[in-house]
Amino acid sequence: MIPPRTRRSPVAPDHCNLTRAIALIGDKWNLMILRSALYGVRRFDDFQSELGAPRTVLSGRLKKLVTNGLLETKQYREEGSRARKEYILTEQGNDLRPILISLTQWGDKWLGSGEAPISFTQKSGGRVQAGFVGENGRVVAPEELRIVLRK
Amino acid sequence: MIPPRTRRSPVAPDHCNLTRAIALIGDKWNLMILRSALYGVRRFDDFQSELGAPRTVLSGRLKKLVTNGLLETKQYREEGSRARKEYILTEQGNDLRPILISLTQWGDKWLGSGEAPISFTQKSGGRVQAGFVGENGRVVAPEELRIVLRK
DNA sequence: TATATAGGTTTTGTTTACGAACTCATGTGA
DNA sequence: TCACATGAGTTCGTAAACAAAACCTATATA
Repeated sequence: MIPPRTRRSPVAPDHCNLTRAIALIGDKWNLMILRSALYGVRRFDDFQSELGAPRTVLSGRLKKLVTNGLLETKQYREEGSRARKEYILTEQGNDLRPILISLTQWGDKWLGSGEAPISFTQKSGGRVQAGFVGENGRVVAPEELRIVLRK
Repeated sequence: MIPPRTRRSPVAPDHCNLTRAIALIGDKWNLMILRSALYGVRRFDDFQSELGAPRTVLSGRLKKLVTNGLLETKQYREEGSRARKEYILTEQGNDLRPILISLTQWGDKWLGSGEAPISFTQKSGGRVQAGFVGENGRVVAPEELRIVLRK
């Protein structure tokens, strides 16, 4: 289960899409912004007051997330208010949802104290967990997993 | 699919285990160290030469990962060498594997150029993807997912 | 006209990160 | 025995990132 010792990863960090993903979002504020966004927070001041991030940092992170295609800005107008900007998840950003849910469940398991404040079920009510799924739509146990390197 | 606008997340960041997880590992170097560790890298200099992290930073991050239970140090001795330390994943650390694999697949989909250098299959050879699994061991589509808050 | 609000940017210290060099204990070859 | 190599760090001076507060601008409301 825990891998044998190697001197090097089988894929050099430079050629690894995991590395690219980490470079993009592997940062406390980016992850916290995405967490809020996945719950529906969209506006600068709402992010700011929920996260307590310095406005400079928030401004910079939002810009980066927009230029990298995780968020997009839209104008919107509430009754009797002027037009405002909001930051909405793109499909690419929304596609991170399962990953943050998995990380939530990992936190519940290893870092939580008491019952988890939030959990995930399907319509029928049964508990849902992050996992691996094969082509037949059935769960694949971690020890069934094989790594294939491109030649 | 993309959630409606809210002013606040349903769970305040302070009470959220996702927040705790992000505080622990939501950092470029921590994630890169875990990436290498999941591939079997264990030694200080191997991490250092693979990642190019400043030795001070690497030293600090490894310490933090050990004190938080993601890695543990062990003495080991190669033939004709003196005893050395190595950093090995704990069960808690190894439990992050599915999350980093999911993130790899996300990177392959959205950031990759050309064929992915690494992919995941089961023994039988079929492609394996990260997803949600219900209690019956069957895949749950994202739109089937329900969020349940603890009262 | 004055005030409030949303959505930022500027300014100013304070951490933290970085790269290079240094340390220290052990092991190897000449 | 002496010089050199190696792994695993620590120390140091500089550069970048961060945090807190103040400031700015456009629009709406009193």
